[in-house]
Amino acid sequence: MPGIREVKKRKTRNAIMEAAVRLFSEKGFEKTSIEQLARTAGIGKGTIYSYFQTKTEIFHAFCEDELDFIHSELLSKTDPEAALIEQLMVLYIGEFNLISKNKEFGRLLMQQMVFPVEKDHVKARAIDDRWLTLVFSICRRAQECDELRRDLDLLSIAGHFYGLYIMTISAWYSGRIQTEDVGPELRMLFQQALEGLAPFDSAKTLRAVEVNTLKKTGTRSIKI
Amino acid sequence: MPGIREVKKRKTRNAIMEAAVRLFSEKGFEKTSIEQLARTAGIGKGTIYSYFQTKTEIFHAFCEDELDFIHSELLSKTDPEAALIEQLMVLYIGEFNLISKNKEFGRLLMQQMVFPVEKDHVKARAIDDRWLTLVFSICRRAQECDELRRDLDLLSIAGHFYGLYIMTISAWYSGRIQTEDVGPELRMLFQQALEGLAPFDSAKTLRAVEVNTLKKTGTRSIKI
DNA sequence: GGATAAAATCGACCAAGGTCGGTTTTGTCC
DNA sequence: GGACAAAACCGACCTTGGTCGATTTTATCC
Repeated sequence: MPGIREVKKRKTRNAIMEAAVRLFSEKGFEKTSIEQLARTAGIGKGTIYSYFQTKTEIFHAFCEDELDFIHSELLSKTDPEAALIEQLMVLYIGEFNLISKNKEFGRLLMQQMVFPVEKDHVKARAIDDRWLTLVFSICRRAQECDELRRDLDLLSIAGHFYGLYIMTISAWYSGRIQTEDVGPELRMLFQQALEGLAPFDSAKTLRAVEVNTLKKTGTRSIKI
Repeated sequence: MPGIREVKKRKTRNAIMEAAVRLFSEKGFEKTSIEQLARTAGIGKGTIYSYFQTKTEIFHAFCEDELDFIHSELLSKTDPEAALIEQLMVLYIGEFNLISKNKEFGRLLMQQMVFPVEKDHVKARAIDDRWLTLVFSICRRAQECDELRRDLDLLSIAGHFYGLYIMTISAWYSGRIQTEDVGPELRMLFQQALEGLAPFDSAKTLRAVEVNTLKKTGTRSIKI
């Protein structure tokens, strides 16, 4: 059984996290000072630093909670029978919704996740890996259905989609594309990634037909 | 003709930038304090803030200089006769070399360029656009040589390559891939982006031949 | 229960980014 | 050249993230 020490420790950590969720959601990450956070949690400022090494680390814990929630929610939303691109869109647009809901929070999240500092990169990878697992399972299934080439490893494939996602989000943050265009834009890019950027001459007509079929019927695309 | 005021203003700004280049290169961005910067430039701390609004903004100006240099250097290095993928590699690996030379500096650069704060996003786009222009000219040429589909707009195409680049850099910062693997990895991803992620049945064998040809001869790939 | 070691907590303190009101320099008009 | 307005400049000051040694609380051993 846990001693008084353990219980208290758990309780204090929870208090910090609860304060963080409230204050970060209320006033954003940067506008929330450690002092406030400590006061809200009912502890001293220094104590926070025996639970988290940096303010950023608190943010990470906060993100982990948020992403846990969104991931489990998205998982239940995806239909494993749907076309690959549809499943990907559910995932990525789901995450984008989280980000666009609080732009500043999302920016911090992306900055830290995509380009983590040395100190945080293990943590960032852990979060990332859970996301990858999700994408992997979808892509593996798509490979089995012949929607994806089998000669590419899953990491590469996931990389392509992830790269397009990051790039699109980047374009959004740079003001290049509007919020309502993120979805369509991403879908188009995914489609192009599947088709390939190089021309393929005779195969072109064939593929064009397939793409049209996909668009009209909404069912799985390339099939023998 | 410029009055004393203008001249002095120019001189002061230059002094700041020179100090920034020296100190940032010497000890990195974060380890350089505004105070030091001011002292080195031979001015007061407050004065800096009448030239730049934030420390980050000084960093941006610094980046612009660095990127200007690297861009012009890269432009002279690319061979317009070489295969698309080779030209892209020169560009992206060139930029990666700049980044990997000072990892922390590069991280800041990427964070600010890819996910800029509202305040900076105009500046970030300006820098970005110059880069895009470079990629555009290469891709346009590739379209004319039938290395790239003509039915895709240049922005989309550049987006694909840029996304893969960001993603690879991200993987590097997360410790997923080593410095020496960045080049090969990126090349592979570019190749896959050209080929497409979806299987294409009969066309597959044809393309495989073309790819092999490319690898062996090193010349332009798909051609009628 | 008293002594002692270890863990947890605290807030004064430090460093650094950024602000602000006062001061100096420059340009202009008479 | 003197008076005055505007721009440029400065550094004391404020805020806040993070540190550190002192203090309190908890666990253990006799």
